[in-house]
Amino acid sequence: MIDVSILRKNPEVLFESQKRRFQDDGIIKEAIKLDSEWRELLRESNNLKADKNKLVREIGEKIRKGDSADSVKARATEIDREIENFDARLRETETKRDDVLKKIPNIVDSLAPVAKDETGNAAVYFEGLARVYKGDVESFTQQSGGKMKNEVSDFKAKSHVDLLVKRGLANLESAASVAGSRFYYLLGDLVLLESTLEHYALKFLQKKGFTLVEPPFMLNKDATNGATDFTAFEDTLYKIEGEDLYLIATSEHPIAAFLSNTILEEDNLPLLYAGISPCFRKEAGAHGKDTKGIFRVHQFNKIEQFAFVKPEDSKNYHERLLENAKEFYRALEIPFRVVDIATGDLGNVASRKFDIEAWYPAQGLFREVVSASNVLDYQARRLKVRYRGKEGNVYVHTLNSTLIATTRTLVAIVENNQKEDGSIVVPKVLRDEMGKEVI
RNA sequence: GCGGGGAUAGCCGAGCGGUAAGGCGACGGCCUGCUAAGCCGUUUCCCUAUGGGAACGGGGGUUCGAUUCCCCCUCCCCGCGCCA
Repeated sequence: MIDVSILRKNPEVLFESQKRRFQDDGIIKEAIKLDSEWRELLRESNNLKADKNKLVREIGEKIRKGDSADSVKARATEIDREIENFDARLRETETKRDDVLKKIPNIVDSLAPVAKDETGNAAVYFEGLARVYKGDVESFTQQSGGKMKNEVSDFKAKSHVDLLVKRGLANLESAASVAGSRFYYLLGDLVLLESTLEHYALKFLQKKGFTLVEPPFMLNKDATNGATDFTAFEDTLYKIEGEDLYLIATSEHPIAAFLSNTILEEDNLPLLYAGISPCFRKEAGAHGKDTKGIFRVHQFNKIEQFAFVKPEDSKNYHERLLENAKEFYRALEIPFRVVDIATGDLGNVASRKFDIEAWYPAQGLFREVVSASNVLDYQARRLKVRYRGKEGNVYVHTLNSTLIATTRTLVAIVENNQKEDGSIVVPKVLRDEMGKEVI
């Protein structure tokens, strides 16, 4: 949620932000109108309550003195009726205003590339040595802007779908018959690889000062609604029947909600959390995309970086979370690029977002493995996470970034590290822990 | 699930129909070679702000007036039951 005082004092900031997002500004105008109505009603209601409180004190005094208070009581009752009337209108207006206010997207960062959709996303960084099938060279050069090292290969890597099934490392058909499409059974060494990857990732973040956290895998509606815009997310969430509970779509939500309604001490900031959890997503509206395999699924495991920081530190930490993720994929020797997400593709919550896209040689594409967002105080305001500053309580800034979504990172390893005989080379950094070099 | 006890400010904790004590911590100030102690102030939210309003887990009710009495709900603690 944006700060109402911006709506009152600097609405031009919001109009400008909406323009950059290529979104309609009607919502801003409506919020301004509802807010001024609300303030007018509040003023009148408060005046009446002040009158009422005076009368109540008068009654108390009269009773103590033994005088009759009946006429004053009658006036107090009259005022009560008026207050009730104003308060009913006040509540109604407040609900409307808040509904609109919550839908106003975050203010975009002035540095985010301005474009109306993902075609305006800017690839800003490239790293690693990409293995490129000879038929994909032209496409690769275009995707990498010619800025990335690569070696051309005669060998076309098999799609992870075919390879994993053939090697007995996954069974998708059985999963489809017992749960539906976009589910999977992982088998054998692939499970071990996943588990090793998670273990390595947790140790990696712990060494960087993150507190490891395994959160609840379900949240009630209020908590979900604090962490995100529930109405916007409702389509992706699985609901538990007969309970006020939803399976989490990311550990970002329970971690964000972890400190809701708290006032932190300045010395305790920043707070860095590394969440590990399964993620459940309906993937509604994704029909036809990645229908096979484990790239886009209803359930996966994720290790997430989350930071609560002082406002002046958020840009710095955004960079830092991204650097952590880059370091991680560098260590795994997976080639990747970093994409600066365009204003029109940011989503309502982020002010700025960088994605890391790994190179997938079988698909011949860079695809998202990490998404690192600076949310500013947008989430903290909803959740009421503040710290005690010198000049009063201040909303913190929150940031989140994937470290690994296991399925996608596994696919990246399987595609990049496969040999012509179908074996998969275990990344060097995982070998000791895993106890194998090849699977 | 059953019975009993609880929930008051950042934390601890009194009040139990007349309008939120006190302590600790934090911040600001005074004092002071410096620190400590001491003293004063601030320390939930909202508004058009020298003022006013709201808030005692949440919601409803009784009352001129509810932290206090009544009802419903949530969570925590103790015991019992059930289960891993």
